[in-house]
Amino acid sequence: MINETPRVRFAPSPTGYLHVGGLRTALYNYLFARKNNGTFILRIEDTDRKRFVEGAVENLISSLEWCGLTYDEGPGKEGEHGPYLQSERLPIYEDYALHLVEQKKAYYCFCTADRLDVMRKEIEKGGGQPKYDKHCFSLSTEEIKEKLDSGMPYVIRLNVEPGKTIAFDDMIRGRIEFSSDVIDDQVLLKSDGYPTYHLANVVDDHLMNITHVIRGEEWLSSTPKHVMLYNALGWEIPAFAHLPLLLNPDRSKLSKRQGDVAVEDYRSKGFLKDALVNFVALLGWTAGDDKEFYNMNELIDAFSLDRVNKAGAVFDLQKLHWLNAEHLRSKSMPELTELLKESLLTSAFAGNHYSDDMLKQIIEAMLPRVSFIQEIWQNGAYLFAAPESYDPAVIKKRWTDESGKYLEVLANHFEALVSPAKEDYELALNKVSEELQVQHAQLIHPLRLAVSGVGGGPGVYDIVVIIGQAEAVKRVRKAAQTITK
RNA sequence: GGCGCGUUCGUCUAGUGGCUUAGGACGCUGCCCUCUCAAGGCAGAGAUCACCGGUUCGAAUCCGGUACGCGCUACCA
Repeated sequence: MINETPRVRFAPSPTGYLHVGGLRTALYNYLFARKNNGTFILRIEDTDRKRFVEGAVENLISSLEWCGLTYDEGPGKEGEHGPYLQSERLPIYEDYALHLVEQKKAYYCFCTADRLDVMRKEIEKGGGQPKYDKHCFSLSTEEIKEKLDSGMPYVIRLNVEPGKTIAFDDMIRGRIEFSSDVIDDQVLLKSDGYPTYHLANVVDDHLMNITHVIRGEEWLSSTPKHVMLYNALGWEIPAFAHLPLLLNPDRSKLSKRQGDVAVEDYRSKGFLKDALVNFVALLGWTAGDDKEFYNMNELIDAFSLDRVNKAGAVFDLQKLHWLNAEHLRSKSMPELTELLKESLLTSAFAGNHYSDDMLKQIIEAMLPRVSFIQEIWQNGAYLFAAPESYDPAVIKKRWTDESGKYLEVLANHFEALVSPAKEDYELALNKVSEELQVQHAQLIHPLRLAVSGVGGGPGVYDIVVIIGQAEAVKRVRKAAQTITK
């Protein structure tokens, strides 16, 4: 197994969306596969008919693809190990369940839900383990045949021998041991003919030649059951790696209640896939150096399973925001222009057209001031249209009652310029400052407010250049008149 | 309750017996830069390494126990 090229899988159940915890699991599988020239498989564990969600598989796949996690085998990419939807593999599981029954390693159980309920309550009252009492294990061949013939509903249970120690090595946590005494006679095949997770998972991992099972920590307690199944079927046990959980700020398991958990939520909020992937990669893993900014190729290069942490990690939005800004700023101008055009569609300026050259100027002015591309349309709205209003009182109060007069002079000077460049506006303002014997600040801050309506933002001359001479003059003059009134 | 896993600044983490006055990052504060706001640079606050005991000349690092948190304990995954 050592020299085998790894085959790993992400095996979600289709709940309707890709959970960020699932994304992290998928990512680690993907990185491990790519790093080791292995194969990354997507398998859909849709064995719970009660939880069927329309369109869930498509949604899952599109979220995965959006993040750049392309799988080598899976739905729509049938390899030699398909199908990759467990609901399409039902006869396989039944065969193995029956095989185990023949070998006396599993048995038919006809107990009703009611009897199981009563039994568990009794055991719990006595302070014992709420396990199945093997009631049906002792049924004779005749009794079983009779019940089967009469069409009585049944399940198939694993026959767990008591008094054994089940041990396995986890790549992240080391050796782990369980006593078989605490393991229930797990149902393998449900009465509706579907397998449970445990059976389907083990059968498929074996049939699909999975070498490394990389999954969430919530499966750690079930692993001895899986080990027993591998043993019962006479199969080699894959390597296990149980990943730490993703947590809410209060350290409970990450849940919908306390924020967004779906990848599509983050996508629709305008997060870059690069940032989301980078962020989630760092939740439970580190290369050991101080590097925190990664693109996918760098992650593949740096990733290793033995540097995955044991403890759960809180999903911290602040760091995600920071990473988003970092990734945004690392993009090339053509990429940024493309992103800006895309976000135009959902902005207040949808339908308008702007030249690439203008967008370039705007990006250069706004990029260090935003964490999301769409914030350019929001925070920089005055670059595209005159501010709805600005408060002349603010100018008067912060500067002087004379501001109106100054702005009027400034407007005249700006208007007199012939195809001015950025420096020409600056020179013009300097000239006005001399003429009127006022400090720059007395002009430049009112100018900023007149032209943008807000106190912060890009350099004021940059703003003027972007909106253009005519528009700038118009806004300054309007402000001047409003103040003077 | 039982079983399992975990526990280093608010958060993500470095650290595998002496290099550690426990390092980095996000966030926070201040300074510099500056027409503003950011970005950037610099500085600072912030962790008695959950607790108790043991091993050792020496422990965040090894061992034992306790506490707390989380997971599992379904014909859900």
